[in-house]
Amino acid sequence: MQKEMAKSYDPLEVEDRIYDFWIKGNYFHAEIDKNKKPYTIVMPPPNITGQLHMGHALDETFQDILIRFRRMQGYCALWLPGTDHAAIATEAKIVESMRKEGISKEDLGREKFLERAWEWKRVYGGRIVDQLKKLGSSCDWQRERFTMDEGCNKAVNEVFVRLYEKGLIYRGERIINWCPHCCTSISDAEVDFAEHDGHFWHLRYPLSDGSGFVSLATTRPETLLGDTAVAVHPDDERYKDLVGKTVILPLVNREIPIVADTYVEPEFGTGVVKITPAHDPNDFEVGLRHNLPIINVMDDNAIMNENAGKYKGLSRFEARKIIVKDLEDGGYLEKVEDIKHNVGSCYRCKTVVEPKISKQWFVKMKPLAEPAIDVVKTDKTKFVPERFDKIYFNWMNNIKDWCISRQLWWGHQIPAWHCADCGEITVSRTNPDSCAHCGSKNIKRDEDTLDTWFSSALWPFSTLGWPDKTPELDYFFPTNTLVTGYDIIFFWVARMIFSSVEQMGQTPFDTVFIHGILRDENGVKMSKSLGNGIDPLEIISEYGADALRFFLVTGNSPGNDMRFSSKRVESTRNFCNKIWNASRFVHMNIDDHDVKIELPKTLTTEDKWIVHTLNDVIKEVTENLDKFELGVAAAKLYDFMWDCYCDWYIELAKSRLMSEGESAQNARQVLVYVLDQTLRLLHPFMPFITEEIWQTLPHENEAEALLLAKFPEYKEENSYPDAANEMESVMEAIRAIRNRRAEMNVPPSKKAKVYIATNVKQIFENGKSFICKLGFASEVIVGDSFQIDGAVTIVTADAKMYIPMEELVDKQAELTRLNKELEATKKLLAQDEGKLNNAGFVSKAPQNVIETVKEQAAREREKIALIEAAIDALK
RNA sequence: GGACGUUUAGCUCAGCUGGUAGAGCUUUCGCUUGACGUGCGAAAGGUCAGCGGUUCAAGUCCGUUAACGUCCACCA
Repeated sequence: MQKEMAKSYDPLEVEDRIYDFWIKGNYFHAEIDKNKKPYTIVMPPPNITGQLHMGHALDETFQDILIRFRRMQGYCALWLPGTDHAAIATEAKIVESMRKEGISKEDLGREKFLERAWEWKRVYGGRIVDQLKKLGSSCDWQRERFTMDEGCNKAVNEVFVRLYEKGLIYRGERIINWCPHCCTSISDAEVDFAEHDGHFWHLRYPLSDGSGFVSLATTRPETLLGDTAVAVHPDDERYKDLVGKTVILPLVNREIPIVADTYVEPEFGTGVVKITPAHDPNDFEVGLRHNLPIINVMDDNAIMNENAGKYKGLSRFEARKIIVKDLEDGGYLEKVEDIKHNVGSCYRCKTVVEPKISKQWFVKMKPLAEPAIDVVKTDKTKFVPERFDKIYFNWMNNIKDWCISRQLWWGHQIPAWHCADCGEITVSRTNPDSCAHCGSKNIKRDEDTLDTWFSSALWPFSTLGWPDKTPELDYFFPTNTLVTGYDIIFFWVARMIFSSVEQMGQTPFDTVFIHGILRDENGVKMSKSLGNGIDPLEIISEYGADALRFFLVTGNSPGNDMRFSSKRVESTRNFCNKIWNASRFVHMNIDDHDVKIELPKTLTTEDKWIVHTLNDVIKEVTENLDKFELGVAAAKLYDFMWDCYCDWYIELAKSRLMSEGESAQNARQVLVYVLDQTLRLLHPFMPFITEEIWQTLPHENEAEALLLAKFPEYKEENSYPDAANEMESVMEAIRAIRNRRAEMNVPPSKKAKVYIATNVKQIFENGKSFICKLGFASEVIVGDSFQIDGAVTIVTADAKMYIPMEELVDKQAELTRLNKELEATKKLLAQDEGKLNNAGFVSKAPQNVIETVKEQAAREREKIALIEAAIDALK
């Protein structure tokens, strides 16, 4: 490919074309290859209701980096994508869209509703997938799955039946969290607690015997209608005599007992609690212990029901107001206190959750949690960063049974059939036609569907074909890395682990890589309701996907949140452009020559320096990717590409490249070799631009695409520490010269002689041409020592340099500067001498550290002498 | 109530197993240096939140305090 490269990189022109190229080549597809080691990531399936947001972009970028890295390393790398049916969220959206048309779920009926839902999925489910592609995600799209597809449904039914048969799934009447808006039960994990301003209403319940009253307080006076007792602590001396007596429930005039229960905290409030078993989980427990009646005073929409008497038909909040008024009028209200207290709400719709007694399906968690704790304890699954295992343990250790049934239509319908004749339940993998207990044909399927997370919990193996014994399952499972945000550890990660341990007998992945969330420029969490979300697609169209990806990964450390910054995206965009132009320069130099991508036989010092430095970078990048320090790896590459390759090596090589013959040819080869290696290293981070450029390089037939090319490896033979040090000495001298010239405002066009006194003459003899070009010297004279009056003196570790620029030297300014430098150097020397005079340091510090300090001190002494000499000369 | 995180340059953040503090942006100065002004060269700017400890040596390890933040639990 010999086309002229544009002056600046245009991601819009490149990205879709390159993505098509990858897709056409089927390069993302992972076919079982027994000669390779598998590396598998299952994608956290985004909701079909969702639009791509920055959270996805972050998550996808990390996964794509890991997958591309392993693929290039020669693993059979499978990144399995898919989407989640998101039961509540999707159903809510569909109901909402129907409401606009004036129809309800019930109008439509279950079957028609589901048709509509599937149609909705067909239309919108693909949208998010298309958006993922814009990021460059190298997923195996042939293996794309959906949590409600046939295979997943089979897995769900299998697990349900197995757990049921083991007695780990049961159906029972419990108090659960009910969302009156979504009209379904939700699990404990789906309730968000937030502090709200509320009131503490202090009430008086008269004793039935007329001997007075008891005082108690409540935050929810409307539940009084369902009170069936009043409780005190059994050891509370104040109320000992009251236990066994009864009180008259205000407004309702029902006689209810005073019971003794240790649940009551005597120190809190008055030490008396009203007990409403139907509307409070703790009260429910008390009710069970004391055999109290349960009076439910609300319906499914949290509207007061017939048990609420005259309050029937009011919402719970309207009822509260009126009841408080009535209590006040009746003289039952002692006082009202303002308090802040936690209120639970539905994580989907934010409606205040109502505890409700209801017949639901549950998973018995204790037996599942124990082995799941064990696999993390024994490091079969590791959290990165490690601290997140505490969160996991904490949740798993305190786990309660999981309410899995939902009163929704969109989801996996529970594979249980109720018999109208014997009342028994038949649970079956396939649709039964009769009751397994009495044989009656009069059976009806349970209406409820399963919690979305029940199916996502099986994702790592259901997507590989389980419950069938597929070759994929055998080869790719257990998977390797799960990448996700910390906000989803309970919902998903924990459930995948216990499901897999139970069903597969092993952990689903060896590493859980946890990242933080992306916040807006002000550090505020991005949210739809605040409208502060930043659309990744807009950023991509403005700066390119590679720039966005590189931004997301740099400066991001595992587990920590990160702020969006358009300034920083701009700078990563500039980095893309830098890479582009470096490549353009390489092309200008190699296009008319026959250049292979391989190191020449002989290398100059600067060649050795860049090869050596690259070799180190390869090692560091690989090590950091291995331990999920993606940000560190990216930063190393940024520095290497920009500072080492562009700012130094290309500049150092220019004069050779302008020449003819072997030296020029060698330079071309090193130039293109290092570029090739760097593009490979950068490819996982910035796939589009690196592929685009790599395709134009003479890469022979190693691979059709960069994404399939070999990831660089550290090689001992590419290590040239001595040459690298020599080069650094020359570079240090050049930097020092530039520094002085800049301080004195000498323009590059004004060249000057440079005298270099050094005891490593050879190094500076070799570096002469570089010092001339990059240090703007008209001539470089290297010797043992010089005596030059009126010159600027510059001292580095290995050299004392004089630049005679009499007319430019302001003697006073130069003296001031030299004195300043003298002081600074003396200070350093004092520090080093302090160490060397410290008996503890000399006897206990490692030998190499002592040596380094000694060398430094020697240099500093030398430098001090030189500066003093320079000061004398000026005077 | 419990657990965890953060506190480093004006801003946003890196800094792995302890050995003389880094980047990007910003600011200032200089530059038609043969890929790039989305650039090049340079400068300024930090008692690494406070206190105490371990160590020859602490931004890094331990303890403690403070501020901010997150998660879990939840007292009616």
